[in-house]
Amino acid sequence: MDMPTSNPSVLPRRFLRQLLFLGLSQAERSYGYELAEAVRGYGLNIDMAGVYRELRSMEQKDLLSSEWEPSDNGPDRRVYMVTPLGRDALAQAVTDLRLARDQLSAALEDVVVENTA
Amino acid sequence: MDMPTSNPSVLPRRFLRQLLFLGLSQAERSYGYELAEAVRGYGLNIDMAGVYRELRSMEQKDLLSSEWEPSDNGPDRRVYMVTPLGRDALAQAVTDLRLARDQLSAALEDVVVENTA
DNA sequence: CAGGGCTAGGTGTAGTATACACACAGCTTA
DNA sequence: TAAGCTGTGTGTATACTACACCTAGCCCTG
Repeated sequence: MDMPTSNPSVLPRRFLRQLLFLGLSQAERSYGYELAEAVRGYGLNIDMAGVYRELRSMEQKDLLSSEWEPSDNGPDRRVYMVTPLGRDALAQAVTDLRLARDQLSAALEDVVVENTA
Repeated sequence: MDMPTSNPSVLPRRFLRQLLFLGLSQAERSYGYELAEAVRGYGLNIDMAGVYRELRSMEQKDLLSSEWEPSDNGPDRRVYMVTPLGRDALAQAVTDLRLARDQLSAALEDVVVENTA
């Protein structure tokens, strides 16, 4: 019995970085495993490998910084924080996501309603 | 004051197929060059090569059918129509895009409003 | 105390997707 | 006759993605 994660992942993987920013904007401090769950909550079905790699990529670009932190119920975590440079990128991510949503809305507006079934 | 007609393509390329379906749902009959402009109007900055290949891929999957048609002001066009099978896929595309929009909206709802500037 | 399951972070890589360059050709206008 | 727009394609280097796999700590149960 394999876990289908119950999500067909309608949100393209390309949104991963922006959604990670969203997750970090709410948590202030967070780490891969937790952020993955947040991102999945947003509707993006992503594997852990992708999350870890993206976070590292963001850190390399100086958008995030990280440090190790002990956990009560498992191995240590690498917790991430948004850097000053990252704050600009975060704001841009929010702007981008809003624009994407608005453009989807606009595109869908003039669709013939065929069948709402 | 520069015209942002050449938009930065906030919509991921992954939406191409769905947006092509949207374009075809409005036009009934259309062709690559015209559909590319429609899709760009939706906010996806795509190159022609991608559009042509995607249309061919959709035709191979029997979602679209095509035929050649003469043009008044240029070379012949390959016009595409949605097949019966394609109509299901089109409905699904609309559903997917709506869900994507809704999930983006939900994700953006609980974002701290930082700066709306 | 051995094993399974959950938490947590990570690498390796085959296959696919994407961007970009290029080719071909008809029509219109200068 | 040349440029520029319309129109349809191919070729390919690289980037991205999914998936398999690995290490390791903690907790619980048999």
